[in-house]
Amino acid sequence: LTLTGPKRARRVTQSDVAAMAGVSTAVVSAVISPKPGKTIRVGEEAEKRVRAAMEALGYAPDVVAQSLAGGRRNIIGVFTYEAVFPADRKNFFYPFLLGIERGAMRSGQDLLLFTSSTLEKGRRSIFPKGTNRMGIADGAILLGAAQDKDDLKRLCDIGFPFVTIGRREVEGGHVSWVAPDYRSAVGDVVTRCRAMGHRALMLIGEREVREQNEDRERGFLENGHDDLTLSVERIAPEEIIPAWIDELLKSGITVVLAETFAHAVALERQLAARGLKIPDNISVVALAAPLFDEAEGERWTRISIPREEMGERAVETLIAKIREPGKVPENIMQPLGYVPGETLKAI
Amino acid sequence: LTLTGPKRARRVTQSDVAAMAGVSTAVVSAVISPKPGKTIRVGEEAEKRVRAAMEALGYAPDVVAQSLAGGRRNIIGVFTYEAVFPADRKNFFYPFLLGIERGAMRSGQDLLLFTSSTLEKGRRSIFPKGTNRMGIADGAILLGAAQDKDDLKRLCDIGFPFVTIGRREVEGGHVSWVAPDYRSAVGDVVTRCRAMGHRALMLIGEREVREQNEDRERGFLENGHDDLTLSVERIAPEEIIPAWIDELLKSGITVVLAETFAHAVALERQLAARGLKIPDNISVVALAAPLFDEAEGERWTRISIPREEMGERAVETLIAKIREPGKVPENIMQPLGYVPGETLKAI
DNA sequence: CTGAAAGCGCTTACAG
DNA sequence: CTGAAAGCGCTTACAG
Repeated sequence: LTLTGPKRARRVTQSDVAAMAGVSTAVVSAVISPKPGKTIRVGEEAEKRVRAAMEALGYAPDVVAQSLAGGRRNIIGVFTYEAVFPADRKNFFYPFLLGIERGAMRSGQDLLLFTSSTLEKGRRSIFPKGTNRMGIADGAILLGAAQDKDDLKRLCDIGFPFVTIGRREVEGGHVSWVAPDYRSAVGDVVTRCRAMGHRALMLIGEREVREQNEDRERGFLENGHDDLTLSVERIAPEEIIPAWIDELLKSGITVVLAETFAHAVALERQLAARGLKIPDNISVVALAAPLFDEAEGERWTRISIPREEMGERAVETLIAKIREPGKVPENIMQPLGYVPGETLKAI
Repeated sequence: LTLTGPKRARRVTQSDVAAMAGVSTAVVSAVISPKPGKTIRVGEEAEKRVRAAMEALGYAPDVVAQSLAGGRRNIIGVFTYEAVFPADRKNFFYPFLLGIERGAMRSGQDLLLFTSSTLEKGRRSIFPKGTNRMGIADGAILLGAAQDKDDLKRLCDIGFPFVTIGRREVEGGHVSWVAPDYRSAVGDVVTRCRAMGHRALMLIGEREVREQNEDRERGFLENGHDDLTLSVERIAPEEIIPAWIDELLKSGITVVLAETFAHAVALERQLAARGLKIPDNISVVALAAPLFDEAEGERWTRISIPREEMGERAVETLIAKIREPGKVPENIMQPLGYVPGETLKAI
């Protein structure tokens, strides 16, 4: 299909308008996209004629051409390693998208979802077959748990504006992000536990230590008091076996902070297997939101993440970045909430 | 922001590759987008050199430039009068989007959501401020209950390929659609009612008669037998008042086919007000899916719509249309399902 | 089988 | 305040 195919009427172009208004195309351009430091200024009379001509001709600027010539597209790319429209509606990532849509609406941006890139090796990649589909957008928001440091680095290198949801650090590049402030939130949890009489706390979490895990761990450790015993154990949920529970019970630990719901749930199951209950025998706080089923989280004492709000702020941050490319990367630490739940008990 | 801004590294371009491979840009172009009836053919050797150069330089075609020059963008626009990411997850339109995403993935298309156009007068328009944002996509899928015949006509006129979900007819233009086959489905309902002993049936529905209402009415009326009394009443749900119920009860009608859930629910409420129950006193069949809450529909005898599948087929149809613009518009009548429920009783 | 050139519809220095 | 011209990175007839 070509734009100039047989069925396609020739589109009304800038020069048609210019001709009708008796000005040059540069003037029309100036009228449709007025900019502050514009080199070209248009007289009132001329502008009026141009607007009349546009109206009469039904002129609509060609976004593609504007793009190529270096104009703004007003398109924000959304790249996600997750399904954009998750079939299970309780998906963890969905609220971010909701916020992104709202942010886009507010700021008059269209959203380009990179749905095409799934084909390659069953996993989404930003540079499928070496092509960078992102180029068509002014910038992009990256979403999802996957870490593709190489892709991020490459995006940094070509100077493409992007914002990740969740903290991401790339060697030799600055990336902007809007991230849950796990550090403060976990620190807050430690303080609360202490206030409730707990003195021996343990953080359990994934073996792979990414930025978010670092943040939690940091918030955990830096809030140690003299009277507190803090320990960290990196362990997969499947590794929470009876022998491990034995150790835990012997250790005198009274509250476990679980980095993921999978850990919390595994722990609960193993405790139940020997007739122990949360929080009667041991307290548990979840340091995350459930990945798939919101309802699953209900009864747990936990940290909550304002995901919609974060989506919106990601859009705002990205737009700021697009407008002023030279600026220092804006990083936003999103304050989190604390939900009391029923799994943390004073002792 | 300009593509050539200070922070932005100059992008690797087709002529860089061409220079390195010792060929012209036309050859590179032919290599990256091979087409059947291509005027230009490339030798094996040359192709090898080109590919090597692309690899070495990290070349990625600029989609925007390809676009302008008349190439394919592989971007499908999605225009919806509804929220793209509905906050209430049980939204009627959501499953269509799910299907569209899947279709896009399967066929390697990106999805452009026209989220920007909401700003104008609080309602989305395809041509906000006269601008046609759609131009950046190869074609578009239109979704949502709103009828903007002017917009549709205009899209037809400029020869922009699009497919609507739901039948839409435009005077002086052909539009492609993927639509629920209400006609057959309602005919089927009539047959079932008759088989269950009903002889006097009434269709109630919205006052505004759109394509979908026509389809239902047609399916209803054309399935009349000699022994059947069929009547149609166009009435707003709020107009279902006690006096109307009186008439209904006197009429001898034993089953009501409701075009919308709002009608079915209003009817039920008014019947309940005088101690009557569905289906004990009168049977009701819903000829639609609930708009907001899937669960609400559960107990009703009703028609079901395979929405995900329709979304996927809309993508396929659109792609076919983009590939062969000259072809007759493809219209797909989607077969619907029948859900027995509890509100239709044999007599 | 391949190259030189025009053109897609804009924007933006550069001159008046 | 405005015009003429170059250029964005491609694709596609048109010539060899």
